[in-house]
Amino acid sequence: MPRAHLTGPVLDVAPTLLGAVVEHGGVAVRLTEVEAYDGSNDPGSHAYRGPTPRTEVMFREAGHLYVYFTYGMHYCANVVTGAAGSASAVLLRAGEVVAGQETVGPLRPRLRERDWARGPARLATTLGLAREHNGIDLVDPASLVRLWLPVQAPDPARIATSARTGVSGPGGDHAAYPWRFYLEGEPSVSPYRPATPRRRRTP
DNA sequence: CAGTTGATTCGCT
DNA sequence: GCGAATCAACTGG
Repeated sequence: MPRAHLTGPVLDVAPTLLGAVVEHGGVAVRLTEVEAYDGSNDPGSHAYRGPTPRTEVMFREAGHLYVYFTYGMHYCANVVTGAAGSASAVLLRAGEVVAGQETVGPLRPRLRERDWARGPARLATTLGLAREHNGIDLVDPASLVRLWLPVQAPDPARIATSARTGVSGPGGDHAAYPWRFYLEGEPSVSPYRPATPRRRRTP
């Protein structure tokens, strides 16, 4: 995918990633659900409060992979978009495995195939993405992880939007913008869940 | 420096 | 439907 394709406003770029394919280690996932994060203006974004060692990658030019670790056990993957310094990114929320099924299947004995990349942490695990892939340039042909334009662009009428999933606070489901994009009718799209603040452990 | 929480998933009820 | 798992980043004192 050309870098220029990823360099516009994140709300414009995000829906164009639907149908795009991410590949690593012979496993490929066709994206069916993404979520936009607009670094500088977006309270829901990790980059909202400026660059830190963790979010430094988000401030690079479009086309870099931002992988973060959360809940003590999961990785989630984003594609950096926009101009360098804008810190916009698109969270890869779900997709359909289109290559490497023989690799993924044995690692996912309890899941149906449509669930292999259903949810951001599952998607990252299925693609074998972790800490060491943070900062990879998806546009560089020499990179281990690559991003391709859709083989066939999805029907625009099938692109649906909603509030973001699982984001709490002012960037959450009462945010003004529908920042989640998905392909209507795809079985791999993750079920929508509003943000649920966890209760503290009882002492 | 200690306390809290999270762009989640899984297993059990 | 609900709670546990599990730790790095961020927050505030």
